[in-house]
Amino acid sequence: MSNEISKTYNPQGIENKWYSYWLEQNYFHAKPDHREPFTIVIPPPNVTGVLHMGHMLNNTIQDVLIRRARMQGKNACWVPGTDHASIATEAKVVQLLRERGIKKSDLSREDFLKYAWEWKEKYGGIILDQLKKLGASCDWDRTRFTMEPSLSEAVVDVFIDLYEKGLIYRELRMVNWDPQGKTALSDEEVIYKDVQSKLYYIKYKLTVDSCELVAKETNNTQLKTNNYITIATTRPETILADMAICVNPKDERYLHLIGKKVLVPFINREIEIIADEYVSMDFGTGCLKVTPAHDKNDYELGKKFNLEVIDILTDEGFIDEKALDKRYIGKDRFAVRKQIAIDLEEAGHIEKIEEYKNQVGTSERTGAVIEPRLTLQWWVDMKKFMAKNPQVLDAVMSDEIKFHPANMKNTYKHWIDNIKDWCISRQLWWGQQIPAWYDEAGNYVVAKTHEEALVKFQIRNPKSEIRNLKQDEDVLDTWFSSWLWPISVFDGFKDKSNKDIKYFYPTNDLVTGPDIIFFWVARMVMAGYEFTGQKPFKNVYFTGLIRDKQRRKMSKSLGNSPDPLELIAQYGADGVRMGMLLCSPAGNDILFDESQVEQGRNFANKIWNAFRLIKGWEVKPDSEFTSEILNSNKISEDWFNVRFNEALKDIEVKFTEYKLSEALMMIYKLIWDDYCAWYLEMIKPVYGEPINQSTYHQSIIFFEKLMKVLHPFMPFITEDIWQNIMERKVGESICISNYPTVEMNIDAPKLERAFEVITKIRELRNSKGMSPKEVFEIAIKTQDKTQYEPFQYLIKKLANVSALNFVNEKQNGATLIPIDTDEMFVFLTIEVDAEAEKEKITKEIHYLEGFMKSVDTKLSNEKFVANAKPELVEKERQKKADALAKIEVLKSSIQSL
RNA sequence: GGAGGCUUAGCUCAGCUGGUUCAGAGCAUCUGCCUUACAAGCAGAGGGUCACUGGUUCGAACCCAGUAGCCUCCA
Repeated sequence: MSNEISKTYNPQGIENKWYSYWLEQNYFHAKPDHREPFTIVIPPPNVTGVLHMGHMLNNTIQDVLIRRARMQGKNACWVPGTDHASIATEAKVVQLLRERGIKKSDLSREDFLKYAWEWKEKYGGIILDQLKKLGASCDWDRTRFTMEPSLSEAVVDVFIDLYEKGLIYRELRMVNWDPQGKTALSDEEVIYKDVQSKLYYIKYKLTVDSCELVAKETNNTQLKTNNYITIATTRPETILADMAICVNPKDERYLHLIGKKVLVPFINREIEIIADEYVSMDFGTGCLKVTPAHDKNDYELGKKFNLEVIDILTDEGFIDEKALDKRYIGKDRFAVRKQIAIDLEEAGHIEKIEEYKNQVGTSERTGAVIEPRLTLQWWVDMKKFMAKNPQVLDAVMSDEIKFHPANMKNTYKHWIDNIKDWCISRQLWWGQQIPAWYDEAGNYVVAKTHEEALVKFQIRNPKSEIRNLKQDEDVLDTWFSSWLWPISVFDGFKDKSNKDIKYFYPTNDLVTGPDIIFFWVARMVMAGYEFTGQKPFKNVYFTGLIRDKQRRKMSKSLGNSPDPLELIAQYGADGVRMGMLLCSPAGNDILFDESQVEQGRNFANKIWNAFRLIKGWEVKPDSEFTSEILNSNKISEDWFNVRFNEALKDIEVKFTEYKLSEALMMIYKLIWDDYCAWYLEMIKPVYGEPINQSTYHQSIIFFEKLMKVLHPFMPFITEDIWQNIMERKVGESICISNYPTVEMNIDAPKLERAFEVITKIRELRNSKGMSPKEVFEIAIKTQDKTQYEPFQYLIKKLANVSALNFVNEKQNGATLIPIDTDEMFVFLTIEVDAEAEKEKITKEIHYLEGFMKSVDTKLSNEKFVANAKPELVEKERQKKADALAKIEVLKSSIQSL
């Protein structure tokens, strides 16, 4: 038999075979029934995406949780799907069209969307197919897309609903503008980056009138000419939009200038010097140029002082005609920044230029530098929203929704406490178009369709004769659809009380990266309470970010991210899954290293070979075996049985704590160390000999249980072995088998001493450079034979000794090895280095004496005896007695050398 | 600038409400083995002033304060 099975585990064929089988048997499809539901909704990957290591980790964890729940008899439902990712996808499609010589601006909205949908149909499913390679047990019949008609409808309905509740408004405000994507972004989509830039000190001349005034007021005729004020800025191109200069009213340096006027260089616009506490006196020169159109704070200042707003940038970030200076109009903002600095220098306006480190906002999606821009956008009033739904914060703080790791609660709270309104309109085409309808004057109503809009319009303006309204050109933020995901995948908006939503919602676990805690997690909680009155999920597992060995983030541009599919091809999906999980405690960053995947592969190979061993045995009835063998095997079985249940109990605890990597490590050690290294060696027949039926049977049962416990982590190899270890019928699978439960009904044989004897003998062989094949006799001097006698056969087998006798006297010519307070004599056939032996034992005596001393100081400390718990004091006394006895043994053994 | 977190073996991390010499695991390293399941293996071994400084306590990796370094989030 064993000859037919390959010596190493080859995953490829096996993985494809079983994944197809699972799909054929429809194991992953869930529909409501009498069982307890267990639901996970996938964080929908972008349709533009290909599988990267982050997805791998994320989805492996979800698969572990869902497979385990399924085996525990729950009705497990893992809903897959993709996100339309408006800005990312639109950017991708625009780029692809450009490569084909087509400009977006030449296309109508309809034509562009046609291209986009074509693209989505062609590539949007790739990432889901890749997940299948990983073994993901998603209910593929339930695959959803955030922009499919019914989900889009939910988005539109929600918009209308919130608008009617007064939670959505439209307002002209300063927003984060992405000049590359040509759209507004929410605050969360802006990433601040440190950059090395320059701080330009620019001189603004006072007007002639102001000069005279200053000269007069200060009685200093020198100030009549060449009087100027210097400001510092990192964005000199924006001076063309300057509307004032502002100083701090307490700043004595500039008191005499307040209310005077200066000229903007080149365009000679007269602007006033105003005073406001906002200006910091220490930064730059203490004078701030006020550019209301291009800075958030300046805008606020402008509003306060009633300044005009002149926007000198186009939506693409070029200088607009309003800048007035022909040299710059139509040019890119960064080119102009360089050029204007040179021009200012030439014109004598530059006082100095300093190197300066500052932070610049960039677009999360396009990477473009964000420009603050005054535009009309749609907003969700978050303060109002939170006032209406206080559970959004309370549920998380009270662990009604549990975060793993819990310290993410702080981050969450901080964000909620400082929540800002959510800008939800995007100047894009790919997404759900905003259901607002305008007449030519710009009056609007919010309605689902043109017809409904007309009706609403008519009601509001009974005299109106308008027959045509124009729909808002903009679409909604992607997250405005993904925040509904846990509800909308079960059609919870279309039909609030349908079977699915009632059964599968709230979901159980959400597994996601910490980077989208605000974008997505927080907003799903909001949507959950607002639209269903319930939490969307019970647990949130935050994975870490995947980094490479040098702690760099994995990214395409660095090229440090391995191709997951190649990894799977090389090491097998099980190996990759295990490699990722071993090094990923919740919330910790994961330093990915291929050697971990190798470890996973090696483990699969180990299991495979254990399987080969067992399948290779010839089985005979128990009646043909000696009682010595039968007894010994029975002891081994009992020992492993207890060991398995202890471990299973610990593993359960790790699962409830969501410490998956620790649970996996326990299973790893249980299989490798306890089952393979100890148990199988204990029962393994001599080469060529058969094994007795009952032990064989029990070993198979253990193996099967181990495979079940491991299955959520390594689905493929466990299925393959499960299928082959016993007769199975078509339609059976480990996927839907019963997960083992803890049974603690037998006493474990006390094998500790026996194991110690075995290990000590192996160690002795090692230290003497003896071959494991070298056989010798041993004798044991003990007060309590029962610790060894029942296990004689096992000891002889595993330690490879020919005889084990019990003695009452010291044995001359034998090497003495202390086993706790007992003495073991080994009759070596080679010369023993007595001095080395002596040294070793002396060392151990020293150690024990040190130990005794520490216990003694404790015990002689009156305060310890008085304050510590009595059982603790008792323990210390016991420790002292044990140590004393051991020292006695060691001392006598030294004398005998 | 604000908030949170981290620092334990060469690497990645456990260590729950202080109490077994409590300093642990995996990997890596070293030594010896091609012992007919597995060299992707077997049997062993070594390795750490728990970042630093002080404090609380009978007792501190664990609690408190400060210092240094690193990380994340927010502005």
